[in-house]
Amino acid sequence: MSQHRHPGAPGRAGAVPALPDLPEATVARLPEYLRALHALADTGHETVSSEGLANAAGVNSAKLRKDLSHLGSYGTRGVGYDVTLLIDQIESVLGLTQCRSVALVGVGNLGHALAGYDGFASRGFRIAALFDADPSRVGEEINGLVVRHVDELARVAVEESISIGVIATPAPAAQAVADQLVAVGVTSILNFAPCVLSVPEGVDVRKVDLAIELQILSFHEHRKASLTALPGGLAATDTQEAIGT
Amino acid sequence: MSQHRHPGAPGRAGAVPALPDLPEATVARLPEYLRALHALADTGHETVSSEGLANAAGVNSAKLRKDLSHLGSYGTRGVGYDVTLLIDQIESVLGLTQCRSVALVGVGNLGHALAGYDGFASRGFRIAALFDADPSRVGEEINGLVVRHVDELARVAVEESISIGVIATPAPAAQAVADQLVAVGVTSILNFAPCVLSVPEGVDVRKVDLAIELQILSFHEHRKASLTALPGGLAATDTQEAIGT
DNA sequence: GCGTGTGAATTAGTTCACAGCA
DNA sequence: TGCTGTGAACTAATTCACACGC
Repeated sequence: MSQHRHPGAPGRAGAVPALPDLPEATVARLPEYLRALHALADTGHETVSSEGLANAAGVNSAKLRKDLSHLGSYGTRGVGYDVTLLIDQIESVLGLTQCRSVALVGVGNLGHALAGYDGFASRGFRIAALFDADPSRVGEEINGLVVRHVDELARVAVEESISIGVIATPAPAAQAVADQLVAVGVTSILNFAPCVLSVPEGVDVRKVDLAIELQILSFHEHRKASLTALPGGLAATDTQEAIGT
Repeated sequence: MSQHRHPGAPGRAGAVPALPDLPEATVARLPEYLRALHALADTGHETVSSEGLANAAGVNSAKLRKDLSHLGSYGTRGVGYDVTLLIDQIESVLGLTQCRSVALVGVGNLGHALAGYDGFASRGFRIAALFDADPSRVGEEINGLVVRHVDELARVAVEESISIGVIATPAPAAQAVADQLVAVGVTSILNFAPCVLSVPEGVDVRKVDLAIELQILSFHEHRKASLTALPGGLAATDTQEAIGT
């Protein structure tokens, strides 16, 4: 879907929607808005106000409006945003108008779950291949896909025109896998292994570390406990607001 | 471990290490430093320079020094940081000196993987109870723990003195689970369900949405593609640096 | 001399508040 | 009148660059 040509974007108009170089923080929130918009569309809403959408997405309305303004947005003053139009806009900016193929390396505990996770397919990502280094895992079928040996990565990645690599191996194996992915031309990696990856310029790495999230919560738990226990004055109600991602 | 009393912290010294109210961005990086430090300790290093630790943690050294300075750190000029001392410091600040008990609600695809994830136990978290709403799942044993019905949450949470709740249910069930956790007194929640939770003040929520990470990568993929394809001049090598978390 | 710790400068992100359009 | 879009003000985070102690 979508072939929007909107005015005001810098540079000469081309076949591509002309990406306006969004702030990173905005990019990170667009998927959130998208989810909220889909929910609104499913419940029959045709338009939303910035206030309404902001609530659904868990941000404040000023931030939302500023974010949308960055993509040269199409709201109507006094009315709000057209839900389906905005969905198309955001999907177009995020590059979700084409289905992207994902290669998942490491089908251990976590990888197994990721391979079966519905949330990917339902949002435009296709898990196209599974890999593992452990021969005893090769051949196993998960969710209709056969696990292949990681040595086949190069060949399969090309065949399936892999766009994003997901690493769910143990930490010691992660760097080697990343190197292989990069060698095959993958320029976006999602890393679940608890380690730092070094990759050449032009390759984007995002990291998800489950234990780190818990440790951050632990800090806040700890702080709350020491606030209520120790010092003069402050009651339990005085603590901080819920934090975002 | 650890009962450090360091000077310079504001307020009157008490039994608690006196939390110096760190910037949120710093808190989010401390676990990263901790992991790097443990790796260094395992390989026999006794001290690190800010440069060395920064490399291991994937940040630049100025940022690292500023972060550590916030916790009134103990480096030695001309030498560096004592690895084990710094580990104790950071663990103390993050509240990891006590093992925290985690309740996991929702043992579907993802929950199952989380229940078996080693990374939690190895970093001071104990999964103390598993819950699900589906009766056919209740009674199942995962990793030595029996899945209980979510109705038992209140009783078990108290028994096990749950400190953090992890929600791995489908999105429609998440809010109700969060409400139950809050009702039981849980003030830290890690949410894997793709939805916004509303919780009272004083409760911290962190969210992990796997599909969102992919969508962010998709954006960068899309941008890189449109840069190399379209406009005059810029070659493929000119694209952006790898991004952090 | 080396490397930490930190003020000062810069940049990024958020919030405010209101002009302007439907 | 209601709500978007946005400059301007503010806050948070990062980076610079160097004084100071070992």
